[in-house]
This record gives sequence, C-alpha cells and structure tokens, in this order.
Amino acid sequence: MSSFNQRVYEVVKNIPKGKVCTYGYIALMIGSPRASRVVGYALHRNPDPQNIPCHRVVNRHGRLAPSFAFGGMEIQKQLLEHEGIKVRDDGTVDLSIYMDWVK
DNA sequence: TATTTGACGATTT
DNA sequence: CAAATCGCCAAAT
Repeated sequence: MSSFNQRVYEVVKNIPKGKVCTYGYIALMIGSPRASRVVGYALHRNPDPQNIPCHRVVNRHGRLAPSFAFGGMEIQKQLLEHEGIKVRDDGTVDLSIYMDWVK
C-alpha cells in the first residue's frame, strides 16, 4: 500500500477536467519535489490507463511528451482539445491558463 | 541479487 | 546565461 506509483495515480486522477498538470507538480504533491522523474516513469508504465489520463500531464514547459504518448502526439493533442484545452502546433499548452487550478 | 536506465526538474558550477 | 550534476523510485536486463 502507499506505493509511490499509487500516489502519482491518485494525483493524476485528481486533475480537473479541462486542465493539465506537470510532472514536477505531481511530484511536489506526493511529497517528493524532485521525483518528477519517477512520476513520468510511473505514468510511462501506466498501471491504470482507465483512470490515468496521461494526456493531461505535460512537462514543465507545457510541452507534451515528445517521445511517445500512447500512440502519438496527435492523439494527445486531440484529447486535450476535446477537453477544451488549446494546443499549439508545437504540442504545447498555456500553463498560465490550464495550471491556474493549482494556484 | 546488482546494475542500468528512464515521459523530469531543480540546483550547482 | 549555459552546461553539468544530483535527486527521486521503480522496472527491465
């Protein structure tokens, strides 16, 4: 119980619809501000894709995962737009707008 | 069982 | 201002 991965999973689930979050912030929420790496890796394994909308998680620049996201950035981009999030051609989102829920 | 690496981020040099 | 290094934890080899 209380595994690291579990906490990441819970925080990501807690992300409001139409908003995004960064790996670093999730790490901060679980109590390890420097475990952003582990957060990303935890989502990489994605133990529960049904409840873990990885497409809502971006890096601190608001950029989507460049390597891969469940099939391609295009899909992620569409999912984000589907939630009402504007995604630039670069695959970046305005953290000033979509991250204000934490502030 | 031990070592290496991996969707990142902050700090230090 | 830029580059390099440290920190975090788990999974794969």
